[in-house]
Amino acid sequence: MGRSPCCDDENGLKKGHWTPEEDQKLVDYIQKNGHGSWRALPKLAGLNRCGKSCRLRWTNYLRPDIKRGKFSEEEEQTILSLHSILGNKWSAIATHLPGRTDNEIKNFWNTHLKKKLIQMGFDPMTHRPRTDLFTSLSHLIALAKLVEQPPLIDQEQAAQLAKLHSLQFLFQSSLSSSTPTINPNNSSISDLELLSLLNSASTQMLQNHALFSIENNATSQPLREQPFTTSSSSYLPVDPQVPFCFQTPLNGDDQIIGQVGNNYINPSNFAWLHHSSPAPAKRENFLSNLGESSSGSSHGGSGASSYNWNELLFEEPFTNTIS
DNA sequence: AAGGTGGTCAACCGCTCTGAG
DNA sequence: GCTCAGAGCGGTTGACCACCT
Repeated sequence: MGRSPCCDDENGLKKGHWTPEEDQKLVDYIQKNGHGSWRALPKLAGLNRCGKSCRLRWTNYLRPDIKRGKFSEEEEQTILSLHSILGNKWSAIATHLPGRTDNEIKNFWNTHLKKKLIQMGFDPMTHRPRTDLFTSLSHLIALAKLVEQPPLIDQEQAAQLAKLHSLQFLFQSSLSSSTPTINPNNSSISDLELLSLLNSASTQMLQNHALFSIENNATSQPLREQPFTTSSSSYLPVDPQVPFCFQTPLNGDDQIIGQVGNNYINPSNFAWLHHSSPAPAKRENFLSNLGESSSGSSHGGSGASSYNWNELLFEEPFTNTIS
């Protein structure tokens, strides 16, 4: 099939940035006649441009309903959440952000959000903690520190976090051998969405802990500017300014949003993940489901060496969590 | 002041998808 | 079912600008 011939250079069509005069011609024509056929439009509008260039200029810049200016935090959250589910489907993401174009979202992602995720130690494509050697090492050190420092996070929570990571690993392994599905209606959660929820859950546990550490140390210095040390407050590359929790589902609260096998997922199970809406009771339930086998130990309890990690991690059927 | 560097974003490129004939 | 034009999408490029040395 090949390229559309309208964009060949042969006709001496103009390329590059649009002048105000060209913009005016295009706007005037579309306002009077609609765009109709993009290929025919340049000639009819008196523009020495290819139709494709006209379409792009109109849809990304001149359209009257375009919203310009900085992205709000809410928009940023929406992009993060949708990207964790849809990946680089910019046009699909754009349909959830009125007035924003796919091009604008793509640029915003590449220049801001991607870097933020990388700074936080996440793979921007998978939204999972990065698995390369260096970052894995830092996360392992982080986990080790969690266990060594009971006042900052107890062993119970560390065990739960490890369980979450195990669940993520097992689930992702199963995903890699099957074709993940995306449900556009949000009526039931896809495998990718569930994975995203798991990612967010573990992320949030680490992030909450990092915030707690910052507050305890009464420091106003942004964490990312602190040197990497083994101190309990600076081992996580987490920027507290960037909320990275999974947002409330787009179609409302307190309904079943997902299904994995015969298990259903209710968003309220994850409500505690949101900074602004802690739900201690639900959180306790969630955590106790995750870490039931360790519930007998006290918070200031025995040291890491006396912990039976095998028992904590694998004897309890923690897949109950998502039922 | 001049040159270098990095960030941002509009625009282009090349490919796929879709629907009409 | 096949071909082709038109439309749309995601990746990439390059102009422009601000900041730094």
